[in-house]
Amino acid sequence: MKKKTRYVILGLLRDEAMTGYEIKNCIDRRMSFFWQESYGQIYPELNAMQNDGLLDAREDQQSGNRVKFRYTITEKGRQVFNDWMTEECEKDTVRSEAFLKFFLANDSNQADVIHHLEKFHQQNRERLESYEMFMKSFQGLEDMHNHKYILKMLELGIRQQHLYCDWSSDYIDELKNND
Amino acid sequence: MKKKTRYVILGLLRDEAMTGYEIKNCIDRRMSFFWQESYGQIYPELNAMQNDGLLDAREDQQSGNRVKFRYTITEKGRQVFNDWMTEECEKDTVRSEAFLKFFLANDSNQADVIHHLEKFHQQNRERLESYEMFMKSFQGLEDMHNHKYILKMLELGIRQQHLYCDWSSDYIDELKNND
DNA sequence: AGTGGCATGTAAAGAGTTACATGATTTG
DNA sequence: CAAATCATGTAACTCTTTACATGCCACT
Repeated sequence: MKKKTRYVILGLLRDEAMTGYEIKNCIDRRMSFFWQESYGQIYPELNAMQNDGLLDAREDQQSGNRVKFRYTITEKGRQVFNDWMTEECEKDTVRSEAFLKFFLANDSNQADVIHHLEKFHQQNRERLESYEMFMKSFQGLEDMHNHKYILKMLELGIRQQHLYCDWSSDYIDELKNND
Repeated sequence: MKKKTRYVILGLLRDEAMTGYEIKNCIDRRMSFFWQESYGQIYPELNAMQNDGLLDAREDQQSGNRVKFRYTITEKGRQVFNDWMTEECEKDTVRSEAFLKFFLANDSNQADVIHHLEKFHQQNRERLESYEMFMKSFQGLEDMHNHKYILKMLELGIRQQHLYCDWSSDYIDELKNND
């Protein structure tokens, strides 16, 4: 898959100015079930995008010799984002080591499978809780309409987490009662 | 994520001897919702694994100067696979351009979102059908027990596809009735 | 005779992670 | 005052895809 780093950045900056660090954080906390980016992708890309005229950087001078950059999207940036929105989507890339193990297991691996299922269940419950918290943070806002699209994705994320939690806890029971 | 190519191969060869081409096909058809490998990973890895004593190659001489290799797992290969089964799982890596677009969209992208949702829905219905066919291919076999683990993953895959289909068709209706 | 699927492989390009380096600010 | 978090960046490495090259086999 071609790299999409710039579109994620552009998409987030449409709503509010952010630093590279905040962008990374936002992706990790809110989008982790379908996307990830590392600092090694984000920081060089921010500079390239500024060079291409897609972003403006507001330099927040902190005390000392360190600087902090808060980026704003330009008109050209909005254009590039909207062009990407119109393009066809490439095929997903997914790699889940847990699913791989669940699929390839046989009876000689039962104990390992149970262990991985328990870990899987716990991780998905945590993720579910964090999505539900994020969802609640929208409750009560009057401009719900502006967040319609995020809310819909969040709804899907929550339903997926429920599915994973239900499936794994049933599966654990089955394996444990089978002895 | 460290590359897992050898474990996928080992896992598949535990059940039956296969060619590199068949391995690739099997991953594409049955495991695509949580894993993918390319020929560029599989063929060099098969040679490395043979070198490491994890596989034996049976050379099917075809007429002409072309050969075809059917690989068998060795005892050492089974060991390496079982050791991997016991290890902790690394974090998933997922990238879905469609989800990214759904998440980052706003009203100015509504038409694009509907288009991508329709494509998304269609692709997921096709995938659902292929999983259901794969599932049916197990029905009637007496040794269902041997396929317990695959069946459980297939069940999850099918439920996930149902979720994606339901969610996207509801979403399309919502967006279309909102005008 | 042509198409599509079976079959193996490599080289180069591209994508992505990780470890490291640096230092400020906030919070307990 | 220590620890956590905010903050930016790069270089090296690893992983992965893609395009290309080759040729067989079955079917129409």
